Amino acid sequence: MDDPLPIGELAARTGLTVRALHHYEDLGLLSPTRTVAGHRRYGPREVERVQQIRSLQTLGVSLREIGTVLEAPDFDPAALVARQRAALAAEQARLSDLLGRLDALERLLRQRAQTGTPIPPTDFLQTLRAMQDIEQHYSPDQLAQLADRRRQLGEETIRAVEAEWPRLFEQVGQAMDAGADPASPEARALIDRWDELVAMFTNHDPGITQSLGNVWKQSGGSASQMAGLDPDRMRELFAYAQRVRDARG
Amino acid sequence: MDDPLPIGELAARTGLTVRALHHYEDLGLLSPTRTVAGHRRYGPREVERVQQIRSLQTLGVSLREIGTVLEAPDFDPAALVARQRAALAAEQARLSDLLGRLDALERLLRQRAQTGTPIPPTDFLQTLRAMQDIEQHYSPDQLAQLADRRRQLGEETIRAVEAEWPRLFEQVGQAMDAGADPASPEARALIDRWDELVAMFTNHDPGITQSLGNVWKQSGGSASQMAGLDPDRMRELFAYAQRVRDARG
DNA sequence: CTTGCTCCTGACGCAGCGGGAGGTCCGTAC
DNA sequence: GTACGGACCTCCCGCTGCGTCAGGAGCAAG
Repeated sequence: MDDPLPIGELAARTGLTVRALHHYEDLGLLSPTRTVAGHRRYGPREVERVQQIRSLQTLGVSLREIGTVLEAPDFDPAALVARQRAALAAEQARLSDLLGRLDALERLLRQRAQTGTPIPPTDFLQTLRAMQDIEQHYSPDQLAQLADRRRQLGEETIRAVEAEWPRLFEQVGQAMDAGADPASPEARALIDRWDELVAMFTNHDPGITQSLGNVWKQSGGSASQMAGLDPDRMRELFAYAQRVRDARG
Repeated sequence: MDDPLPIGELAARTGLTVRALHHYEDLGLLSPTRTVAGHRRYGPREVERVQQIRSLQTLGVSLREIGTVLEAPDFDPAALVARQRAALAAEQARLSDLLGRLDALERLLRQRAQTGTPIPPTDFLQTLRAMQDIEQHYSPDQLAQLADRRRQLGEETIRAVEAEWPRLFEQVGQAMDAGADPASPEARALIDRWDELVAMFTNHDPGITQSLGNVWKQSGGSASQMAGLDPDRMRELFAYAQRVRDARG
């Protein structure tokens, strides 16, 4: 029962592959005895080491580090755990960063598809770049805040607002084209709604609202790219909106 | 201004390294023109391609896949995004799995350190293995539920309960040693509290409570390892607790 | 012409194995 | 004795995204 196992047996019992066991040995994690013919035999001690290796792997510890741990029986478990946590947390942060961008992209694609101005594949890369240009205007903190805020608002609200923006731009455009007085109640109502939508997502944070303003100014091209509007038209809309706000005093 | 750039210039402007640009070229993502001496020159087209590569990288897309995307201008953006999401989500799940285990370990280390029965480094690997043995008794679903429940309960409560368990075991042990009648109110109170603590973490889910029972039975050794108690003593405590429950009817 | 900077082309290294090539060994059936 | 199917052996390349030399050539300024 406790006879030393050939490598195939050990592999079958541990769920590892023969190749993996070879690899562990190459790294010095295992050193089974050998038969005269050079075939590996794993005694109970080695079998246990394999289990320990697996255990440490389920914590995401690297094989090299596992090597040092197994060779130093007086290592500090708490320190090991802390190091691992830090490393994995960093990885997770990186991932959620990527996922955040994907979410934003998905929202944009969906919105543009629903509002009848889908992004042609040839423009996709430009749009993507526009998104990153815009992202650069926010600090990581601000981006995190915006993401939080979106979670608070929920899927429903976001979709509703996404659908409302193009309509609002359209209405403001019509008012502007019709020469509506920036001080008129109609114009004011539209821009109030505009600012309300903005405030909803910025959660009334002045820093973020400020950054958003910079985005409009410095990346007008990017913003219009994402909205699917002509950059000049977009600039006009923004200038008009500003006049309305100024008229309000 | 739009003269073709030497590689060092392009690297400086894009924030990439010369080596990275070489690498992209090896993979066929770029093909700058060359001077007579063989030095690379990047025109506006190539510069834009570099930006596109960077953009796609911020979504976590692999360089090979970027290659196929850049060569097929009529690819499906939505499909690309969906694939990326799936891949990253899988990665994230794997990571949070590892982090979950690390959390559990950290809790255990902390608790054992606080209750005056720290885990000696030499026993750490055994304890780790015991944890995984126990983990095997739960389905992934159940583990997720337990993690959720812990989040609901909050740090405070968890620490309090962690501190209570050893005391409770101690009291039950004393009652048992004193030959307290399993039907006595004292014994009943202790075991009621015991079951209450269990229910708090299992959130009264019968499936999980059942699995927990299996853990005690089949992995008594592992459980005692984690609690820092003698396995035989542990088994006695559990048998006594069961007698108390039976006496209650 | 020399100095000093930029550029070139290999080629190894990392992490954790997968997978294959080409050869040896083992147990069993004939 | 031998022939055959597995199991085992030892290299060695491949993947991912570059970092990092090594050794040599081009280029502008003094």
